[in-house]
Amino acid sequence: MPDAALTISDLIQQRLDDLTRAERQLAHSILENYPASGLGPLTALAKDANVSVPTVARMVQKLGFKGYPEFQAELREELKAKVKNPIAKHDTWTGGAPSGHILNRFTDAVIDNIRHTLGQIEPATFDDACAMIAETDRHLYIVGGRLTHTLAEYLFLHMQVIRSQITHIQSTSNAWPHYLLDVKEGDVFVIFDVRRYENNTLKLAEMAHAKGARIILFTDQWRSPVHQLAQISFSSRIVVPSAWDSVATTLLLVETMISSVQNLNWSDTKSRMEELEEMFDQTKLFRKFT
Amino acid sequence: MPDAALTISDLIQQRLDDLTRAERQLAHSILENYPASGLGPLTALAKDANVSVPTVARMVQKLGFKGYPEFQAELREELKAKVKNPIAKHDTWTGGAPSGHILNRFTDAVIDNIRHTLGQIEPATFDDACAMIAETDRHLYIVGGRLTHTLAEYLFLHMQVIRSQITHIQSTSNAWPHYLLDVKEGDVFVIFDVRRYENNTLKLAEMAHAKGARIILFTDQWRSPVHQLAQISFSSRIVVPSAWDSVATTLLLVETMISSVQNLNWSDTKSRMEELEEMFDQTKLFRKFT
DNA sequence: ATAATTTTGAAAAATTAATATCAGCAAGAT
DNA sequence: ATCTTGCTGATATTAATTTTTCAAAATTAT
Repeated sequence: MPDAALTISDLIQQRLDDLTRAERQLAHSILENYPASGLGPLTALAKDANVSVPTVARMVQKLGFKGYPEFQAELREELKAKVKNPIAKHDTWTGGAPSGHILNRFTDAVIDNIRHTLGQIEPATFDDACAMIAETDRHLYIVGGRLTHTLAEYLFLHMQVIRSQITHIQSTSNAWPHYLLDVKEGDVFVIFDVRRYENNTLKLAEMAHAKGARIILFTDQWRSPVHQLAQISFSSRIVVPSAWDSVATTLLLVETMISSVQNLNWSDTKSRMEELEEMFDQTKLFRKFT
Repeated sequence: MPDAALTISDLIQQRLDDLTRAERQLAHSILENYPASGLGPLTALAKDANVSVPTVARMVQKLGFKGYPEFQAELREELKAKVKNPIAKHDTWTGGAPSGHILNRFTDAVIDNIRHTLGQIEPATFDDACAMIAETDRHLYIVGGRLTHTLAEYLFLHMQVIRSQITHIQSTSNAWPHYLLDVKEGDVFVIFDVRRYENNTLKLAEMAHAKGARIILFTDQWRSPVHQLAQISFSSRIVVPSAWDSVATTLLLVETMISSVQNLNWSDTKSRMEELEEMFDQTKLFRKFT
């Protein structure tokens, strides 16, 4: 039986490198709902993790237990100790750290931001925005600023797979006026503008608006002046214990939107994805396994 | 199988009067350290409570279960649900939407990812990584891939304010080998590599490692092969209801790290920020109000 | 006080689960 | 390209756990 001071969860993570592919797959499955899944029968665990029964038996022995029953006994001991111990109330995010550690404080703040932000979003409005972005017969412009161009780029990269006719404009570059030449009435702009609102971005929005484009704005709780021109605005809370703001909540919205738009355009997206996969295969840019 | 809304603990207490002497004795033993004792073999439980084996079998049937295994399965389900729900009783994040709306499902998944990820991070390791990044006498290289270069860029933009001697390398560009010429022993690499691990990134990491550089890796739960070369790795859970993965959790770590490094280098950072402010003022890039 | 009824536990039977064996397969080495 | 090594899972074997049976003990009713 392995060291008592270490939890099985720790032990598994620590020895993750010594494990084989199937064993690692199993390990992740155990950690997925820890410790419940490890307390069931070996057979069920194997099925759950999509590995064979012997793989489970081998792994627990590799971890230092005499057999699966001993492994389970240890898990139960751990559980017993945890319930007895009032500190295990799981009010902190990362187990070992004091609640005052920056990891816990920052995460608290972000979760709080998410709660506030989501609470103020009308699902119908969100769906409308997704539908607008999914209109493949209009050109889609994605605009970011000094920091937010990273979000814009992230959205752009995914939209590239989902649809054609997209342009990523960096408002910080001075080349952007050229892009506006071709804007048609009804085209869609997704604009990111958060605190330290940028003059360039506002100008760009004004010109786009004047040309009859529709604007979807991602901003913060104090709202960029662009919001007066925008058809739809999403305001994320961005306050965290830091000298800077957090765009984590905004990213959450962007990712959700990607997922939603992808579903709206699924037939298109699917074939585009397959084509992309094939090109990746040919260029050998990515590794297929491990 | 009995009512799902009731925990087994509740069920036992509620039906305590219908039980016989030996059964009551057993019931109290189960509640004594709940739920751990109920998750072991029937034989052990019987011995623990000083009752006979058939007594246990009879009682669980009396409580409405088909047999002891079903009783245990229910206990495990209960445990799973309990662990899963450490924070939010929030059944929905955005009020108006049904819990099946993508906004709610996606947010649930991200929160769950955060919980899993943070639960596996050693605060000391995190602090070590921050300290490494804060070493201003070493050169800092930040490396991102096809999608993750957006995160790399985000980190880079903030680090620019905090310290000098930073380079953002895009592993997708073929110019990266040039950057490696100047790498010195002890230099620090922050590398982002998530699913669809990139061959270029691995090559780059190998060369950096060979030159004696130290590597901090941000990857996903399955871990990029780069992790074998890395001094410190952070694995984020990235699964969401989407055809793509989520980097929201990784961004959370990056932002936390920025905040932490900023504090370590505060005197430096402060003067650099002031200088930056002044330059912004002169260029009129940003609006001071509204 | 005695019979009827219920409860209890020992032991056997049935079921289920865990381990060991082995052959096929895949990844890396020569 | 071929070999070697080590991983993986199907199957068989062994071990364990659970359920059933039945007789003894305790409890309750008459």
